[in-house]
Parts: sequence; structure tokens; C-alpha cells
Amino acid sequence: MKKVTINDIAKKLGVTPSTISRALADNKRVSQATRDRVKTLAKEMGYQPNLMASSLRKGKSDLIGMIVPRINRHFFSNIISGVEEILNPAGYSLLIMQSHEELESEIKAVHSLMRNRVGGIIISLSVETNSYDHLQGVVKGNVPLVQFDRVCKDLKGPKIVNDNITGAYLATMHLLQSGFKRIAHFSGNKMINVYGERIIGYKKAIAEVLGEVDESLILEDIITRDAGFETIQKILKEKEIDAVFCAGDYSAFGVFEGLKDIKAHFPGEFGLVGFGNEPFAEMLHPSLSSIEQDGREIGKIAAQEMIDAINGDLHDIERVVPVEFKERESSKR
Amino acid sequence: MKKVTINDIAKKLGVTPSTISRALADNKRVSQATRDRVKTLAKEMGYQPNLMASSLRKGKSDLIGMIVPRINRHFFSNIISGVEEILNPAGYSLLIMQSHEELESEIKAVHSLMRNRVGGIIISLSVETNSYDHLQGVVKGNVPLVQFDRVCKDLKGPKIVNDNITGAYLATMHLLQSGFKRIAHFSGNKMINVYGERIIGYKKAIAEVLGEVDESLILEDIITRDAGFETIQKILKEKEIDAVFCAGDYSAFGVFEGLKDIKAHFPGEFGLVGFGNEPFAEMLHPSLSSIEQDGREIGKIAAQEMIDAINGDLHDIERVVPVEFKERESSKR
DNA sequence: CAAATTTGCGCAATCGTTTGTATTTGTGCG
DNA sequence: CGCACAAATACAAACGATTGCGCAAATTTG
Repeated sequence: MKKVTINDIAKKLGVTPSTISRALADNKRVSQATRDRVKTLAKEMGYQPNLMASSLRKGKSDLIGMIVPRINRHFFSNIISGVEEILNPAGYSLLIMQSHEELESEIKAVHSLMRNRVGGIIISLSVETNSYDHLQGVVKGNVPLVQFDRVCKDLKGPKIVNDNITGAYLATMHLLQSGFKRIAHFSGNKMINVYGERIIGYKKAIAEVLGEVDESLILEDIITRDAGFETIQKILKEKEIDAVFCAGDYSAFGVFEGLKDIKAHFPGEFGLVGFGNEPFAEMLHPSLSSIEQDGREIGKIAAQEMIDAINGDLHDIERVVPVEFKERESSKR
Repeated sequence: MKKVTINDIAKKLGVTPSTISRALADNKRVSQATRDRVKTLAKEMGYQPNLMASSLRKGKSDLIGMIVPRINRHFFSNIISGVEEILNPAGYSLLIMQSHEELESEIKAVHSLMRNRVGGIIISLSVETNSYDHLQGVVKGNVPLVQFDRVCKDLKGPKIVNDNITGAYLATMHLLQSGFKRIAHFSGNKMINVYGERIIGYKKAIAEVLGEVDESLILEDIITRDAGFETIQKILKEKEIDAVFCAGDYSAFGVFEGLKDIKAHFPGEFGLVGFGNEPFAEMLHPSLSSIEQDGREIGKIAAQEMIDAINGDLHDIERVVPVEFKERESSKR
């Protein structure tokens, strides 16, 4: 069962492959009559163009590479979905790879995509990524690079990010306005833009209302459920706090469980807000206030920026996607 | 910034491209000395083989296509993750497309993958899929087809599925043994294997314990949260039931909310079990009993079957992956 | 030492398209 | 009728890698 090629069609029609190629591309240089004959025969024979051959010859590919830390995370899979929503109708296909939050894997993924001669790469950096040679290589190779969420500002090209500062500001401000006064912030690695920005938003709100920021209430590297669980129990013994703003919903859930474990007066006398609005946030009891980030929208913008870049205008900008505060029970007093 | 090719390397070394190609492939026909020279120079020049050219010539691709109903569903993204875990180290890359549960999109996706000359297709059918010409085309085109989860038994090739029957049996049996007697089953479209099989498991358990199955307690097409919410409220007015086994966690959550809404004595006098063990299942209060399906494992098996098929031995078998019953509060009496 | 074999590499065709440059055929016009 | 010109198609060279075959030099063998 060999695949049918334009040569097969050409032979059957007694013309040359070039005519077939042009006919299928609706080139005016071939008469309408033959164009029709070619197209119907092509359909009849079940012809599917060989995109590899086409890409090879044209020097451009319809494959777009995408690298995410983990595909099975709600936020990222939503973004992928958004990217496909734009890219597929435009005739592109997505080659997806995971970095598993490791620099090593990320580098391998980049190389693999480059070998496949993707037309561009859409990436969210791994937490480990602290050197950027592999991405500089992409840029130098003239392959458009679109970054989202966890980005490196030193790399040229479009960057699509959440409005982390505003999100964190809103979350913290809401806790403050609910009457909580000693609000801790469980953050991630502050070297990473998303966490750094959330810290800024948190500080801004605190500074506006309380005047002074207690740096000791900002704890780094607490993004997993387990870390949240352990940290809340520990910190409550050491410090007097009455609320936590977590940089992620999973750590917030850890706090949630930790509070139950020690029978804190929650909700009510203790406030909690997460970030990310995972599906489970609203399902919890009490439901978890959180910041919703529009993954699908981020994906769509990233895809559009990629298409633009491929078509020659690469924007070296940062596009900030609005977030929304979801007020629920966990932050009520 | 042109990409470096084997011709560039050849010129610099004063040999022909064929020698470069062989050297890089560690072919014994070129001396160890030149092999080394070639490899170091290749690295120096940052050479990345053009896999399109290679695939075109070799007539085989390192791209594997994958089609899932929705990428942003926990179960599917886990499977994708499992697939990559096996495929990437083996040198393959994944081209992922979504069918959005529509036959039309699924067909388009298949064609797109075929145009990209993928080496094989891994697919879970959309709910709408009731005709299989597009997939027969794949098989006829000699492209290995590996199905998982929602499969069509009439198509040749490996099929990897959950042990739906046992899962449903365990879930139902547990409700029965907890003392629930009038157990309804909220199912999906029974024409689809996964739902059909879950009905079988449900019936088996009921038959074993109660002797007779009341067919009117099996309700089809209730897989969304909303459907679960509405149906539980309606059915409780019409029939006397004391438990529900849902074919999915989302509909189970709908029931969960519905029960709260009407202030049923739940948990305790009403039992509830879901299917899928979504992350939120254990986070609910009361926590939701469910059937855990090992997506990662399904993915890994599917990937291995694909590799086998590519290497020439396509197994026309159905591989059943065990599931596990997670007993939680929602099914306690 | 000549013949046979091995070693190391070059030549050229090929995979399926695309595309710049011919070449053929047809049309209109003086 | 002959010429310019346009229309329709053919020719052939790419794109970058792979691979069967051929050929020279080096090595082994009888």
C-alpha cells in the first residue's frame, strides 16, 4: 500500500508533476480545466500531500514546537488547548514536549524540536532553567521563540504572562480588607518571574494598608501540597499570623488541610487565598478563594504571536493577560 | 543564519556528504579516524540533522501522532505523559491533536497526521465517532494504529483499556456491601465501550447480590456535572433510591452538589461512588469514593505497543489495565 | 610476487515537492 | 500569412539526507 504522490497523479493525467503541484495550489498558470481534473483525480486517489517533502523544499515547516514543564497540569493543558485553537485552523500542528521542570530535559527538547525543523517554539521555562544558551541558539537559528508564563526577559521575542502583580495585590488586599492583619505569603523560588511578581503584588498591598512589610512572613519554595501542609503547622507555632496568601492552589490546599489538622478556626478567624483557581478550588469546603488565570487566553495570544512572528513581524513585547480574583469562603471573616 | 548541513561539514573536511552521513551513523565503512573528525566538527559547527530530509529519504518518520478528545482532561493528559515517557527516550516525538469529542475534528486530525507522515497514530475515539472509514484508511495505509480507552473493536491493532467491568463491579459491590439496596447508575452513551462495560460490571454486582436488575435505574448520558446535579434531584422525586454509582467523577460531583442542595442525609443514608478518581475526589468533603484508573500506565503500554508495531510486530490484542477502588467517605453508611 | 580480499571513500540516484526557466501551442493583429 | 504575445505546460534543479554500487589503495593470502 504505497502512498500516492503527485507523480502518480501526473502519470495518470499525462502531465508533469509540476503541473499537478501548481494545480493543487490553484496557481493561475495552469488552466481552470486541468486544475479541476487534477483536483478530482487527487481526491479520487486519496492523495495526501507529503508535508515533509513540501517543508523540505520550501524551507519552512508547519510544525510548531511547544515545551511545557508538565502537560498534566491544568494550567498548562489549558494553554495548550488555547494554542491549538488558533494554530490548527491556521494549518499548523503542535509538537509537544515536557521539561519535567528539569533544565537537562528542556535542552534536549529544544534540540529535538530543532532537529524536526519546527517553524517556531512556544515555551514556558522549567524551574531549573538558569542558563539560556539553548534558547539563544533558537533565536540565532532564526526560529521564532514565544515565551509564556515563566519567561526570561533577556531573550528577544514575545512574552505572554499573567498579571501576577495585580493578582497578588488583589488577593492580599482582599484579605486585608476582610480584616486580616498578619498575612504570610507562601511563595516559590523568587528568582522565577511569576513568583517574584507575586511577591511584589503582595508587598504592595501590605505596604499600602499596613505601611510596613514584615519580610519574615514571606516564605520561599512552598509550592507543593506537602510543603504547604508542613509549613502552616510549623509557622503557627512560631509566629502569630492570621492569614496566608499562597502563590499556588496546591500549597493552599496543603495549608487548608494543615488548618483542619490542628483544628484552627477556619474559615472565620483565619484567612486563605490561593493562586491559579484549580478546578478543585470551588469544590472544597470551605471553598478556596483564588486568582483565576486564563490559560486558554494565554495560549491563544501565544499562538497568534507565533503566527505573526512566522509571517515576519516578531514583536519583542511582553503581553500581560488579566487575572480575576475569585472570592470564596476561605477568605471570609 | 543558515542551518548547517552535512554538505557544509563535507566541504570543510574535504570529503563527500555520503561519508559524513555514514560517519555520523557510526557506519564501519568509514574509518574510526574520520568518524571522530566528523563528529567533533559536527558538534563544533552545531550541526543538527534535518529529520525531515532524513525521514523523507528513509521513508519512515520519528513523529507519532496522538489524538485525544481533550488534552486538558486529567485522565488524558496523564496518558500523554505516560506515552512521552516511553516514546521520547526511544527517539520519537509526539504530534498531539484534539478531537473535541467531534467526529469531524477527529477526521481532520487523522488527515493532518497522515499528511505529516507520522509513523503511527495513538487514539482515543471521540464520543461522536460511529463510523471508522478514516481509521480504516490509516490501517490500510500501513500506519500502525494503537487505540486506548475508547476503542473500536472492529479495527485491527492493539487496544489498551481500563478494566471497566471490574471497576464498576467493585464500586457497585462496595455500595451493596455497605448496605445500600436501591443503587442507580448514571452512565454515558452505552454504545461506547467504556460506558457499556461499566454497565456490565454494575449489573453483575447487582445480580449477584440482589438477584434482579432494575433496568430503570440505569440512566444514560449523564456524564457532566450539570447532568448529575439535575438528574439526582429529579430522580429522587420519582424513585426510591439510596445510592448512585456514576460512570464519571464529574457527574458524581453534580450528584454531590445536588444532594447538598436538597439536604439529603449524605453521607450516611445515601451512598455515592464515582469513576476516574479525579484529583478533587479526595479533596471533597465528604471525600468521594471512586475508581482510580492508571493513565500513566495506559500511556506507557500504548507507547510500547506503538514501538513494537513500528518494529514490525503489531499485536492485535486488547490489553486490560487494572483499576483500583478508592474507598472514601461518600460511600460509607 | 601476483592474486584476492579488505578498507575507505566517492558517485549518483532517490525520497516527494516546489519553482525558475524553457518550450510548445494557441490567439490576435496588421 | 507571418509576427508578437499570451497561455499552458514541460524541464530540471533544487531541499538535505541516505544508500547501492563502483573504484582505488592498502592489506592479506597462497
